[in-house]
Amino acid sequence: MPVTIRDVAEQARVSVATVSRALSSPHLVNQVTRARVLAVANELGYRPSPAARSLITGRTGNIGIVVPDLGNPFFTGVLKSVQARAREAGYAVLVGDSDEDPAAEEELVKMMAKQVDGVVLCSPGIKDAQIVALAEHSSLTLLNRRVRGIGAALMDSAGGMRQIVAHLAELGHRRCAYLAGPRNSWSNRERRRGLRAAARQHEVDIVELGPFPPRYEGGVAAADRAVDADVTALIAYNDIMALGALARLRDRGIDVPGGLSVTGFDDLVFAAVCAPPLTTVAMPVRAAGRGAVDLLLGQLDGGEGSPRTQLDLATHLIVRGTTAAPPRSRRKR
Amino acid sequence: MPVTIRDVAEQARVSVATVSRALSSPHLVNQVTRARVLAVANELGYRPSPAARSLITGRTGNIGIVVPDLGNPFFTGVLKSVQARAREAGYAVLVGDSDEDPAAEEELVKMMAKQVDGVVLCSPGIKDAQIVALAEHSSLTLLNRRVRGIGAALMDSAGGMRQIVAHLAELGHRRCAYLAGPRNSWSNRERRRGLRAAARQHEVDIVELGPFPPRYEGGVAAADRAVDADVTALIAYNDIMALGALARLRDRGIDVPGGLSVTGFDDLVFAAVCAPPLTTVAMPVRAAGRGAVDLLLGQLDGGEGSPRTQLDLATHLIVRGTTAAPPRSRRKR
DNA sequence: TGACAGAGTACAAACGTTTTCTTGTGGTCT
DNA sequence: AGACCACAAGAAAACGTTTGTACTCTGTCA
Repeated sequence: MPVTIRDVAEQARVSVATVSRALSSPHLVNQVTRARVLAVANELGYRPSPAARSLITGRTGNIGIVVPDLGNPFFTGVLKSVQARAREAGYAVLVGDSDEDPAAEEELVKMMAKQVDGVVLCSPGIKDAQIVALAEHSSLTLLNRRVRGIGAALMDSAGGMRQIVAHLAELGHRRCAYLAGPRNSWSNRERRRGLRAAARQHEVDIVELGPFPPRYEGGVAAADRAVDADVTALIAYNDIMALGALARLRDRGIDVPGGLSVTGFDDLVFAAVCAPPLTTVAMPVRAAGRGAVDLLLGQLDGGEGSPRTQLDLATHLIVRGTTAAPPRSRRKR
Repeated sequence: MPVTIRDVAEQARVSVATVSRALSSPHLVNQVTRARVLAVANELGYRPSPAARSLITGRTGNIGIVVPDLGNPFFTGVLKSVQARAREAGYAVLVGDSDEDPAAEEELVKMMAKQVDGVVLCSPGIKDAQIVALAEHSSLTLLNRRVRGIGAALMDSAGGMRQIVAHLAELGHRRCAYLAGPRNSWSNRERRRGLRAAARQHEVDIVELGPFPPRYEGGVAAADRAVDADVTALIAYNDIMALGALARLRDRGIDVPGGLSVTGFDDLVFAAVCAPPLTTVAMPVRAAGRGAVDLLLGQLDGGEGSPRTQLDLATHLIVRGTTAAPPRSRRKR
């Protein structure tokens, strides 16, 4: 029932080879026959079978993306721009949600492997060695994660943290809590690294709490731990946790930023509309998504030997309403 | 380089047919040979080529989903549950973002057609007739949209609106603005329908504004129009617009809910954390996503003649902090 | 003892493309 | 006039599976 290349060939009174060429190598076929073939193909509503095509070419015309949580707008932001760029380039997108399970991340990549030409991996949890192993068999580009020899689009998380600490220090904070994300997440390690370095420099004490699941509920739980920790500011791993913490603090009647300051990370749309609006670090999500796809595509037709570039993107602090000077009672100590 | 079924066959000293059957029709092959084949396949890391398989079976093991905006947590919520259910069933997921362009929605379905066994369509914009036409060639399941003869998972938007109006009427509101979504969106029409019916019943006047793009900026613009409309409550098409409106009202110094009440629709996570927390209607997104996939899968192996069921899911109002009685000055008139 | 059944396996066709190799045209040089 | 070339187009092989058909056993029944 579905129309094949053979049908087009018969109707246009040419061989299948000619049809194939008319569609994908225009210069190899006479203009007038080509026009005829195109007309017939169009009339019949012919669409080549990607399966048959990829069987012989070895290319699928798809790319994959695996993320830890489709419920997190940060990752769907990435997904959106990846999808957009991919479609521009004529690629379709397969998506996998690992639910923050490293084993699932790996399995998803393997499942996709034969169906895609390459995958954009936003998987903080999986181990470096495993990534290298996966890269042997599929072409990978990492997002927000640096692994030697593998292409990546990176956002300067450590730099963002430096800006946060500098801002808090300037306001007069001397003792802050870090509400940590998953322990083995690259982003978390990176943010922590920036945090520690900056804390040392600005002579700020950091109390590290967690790890917490990097979700709303994680932030709620973290807030409770933080109020017992005798700090004047909460530095959350990401915006979602910060929102959870904010809600919990409000429920407990603790004023933000009067009693406690709170910072997030990612600058989701919703960071601007919560109350008070969240001080956070903006991430170049769009650029990163596009960049990751460009890197991947470049790697694909550049052949094996192409340089696996790493793309570094800047972040910047956005000061809104959740940070202020610590309360007087705390300032002198 | 990649390992094929032939490699496994040689190594296991059987024919390719036996390998194929050992993997997909266990009962057709001797237990001991099967064990041997499996061992070899495993050792060699053999993964069947989906392209070759689908070429002959006509099935891809993929399903597609197309949504109007991956930036909207409502749709990514659907996506998340669709992805989860699909993976349980051994299917991979192709995703398309149409950016609210009906033409793109249609094109995406066509592009996917040959790569998927069916698609879940969350496309409010496209016309009924086009949907019917698409359904001729691909199996479709609709989400949040009713078209005769086509399977669908539906959430009772009209019912949600009735609950909103009843709530507002009880508080004493007599004149409300509806901040409309895209004019030809099914959800918008459905919400409007419920709204009108309930308004008539409760003797509430509705001023309809818009249409606006169903995004944050749309809500911002809508708020400005609404304050000029001499109403006491804003009924937004969805949460995102409500959040935009809320932010704008705050910027203009208008108190919510003291001066104006605002309602949303969808109950995104963020509706609970904005300030004041948003009164809205909860949608059974998870159930709808799973249901849509189940319907689709059922339709696939039920053959052509299977009944195209429609799944109806209830919604319910969640009263939070953005609704209250209208100001005294307005109440008497 | 011979026909027959059933289990287990192998052979080969088919799926819809792309691509290499070949053939058949004219046309342009020497 | 013969050799060569560019251009168009066709024939057929190949990609990696699944599956219908055919074959070979081994054992059972009359």
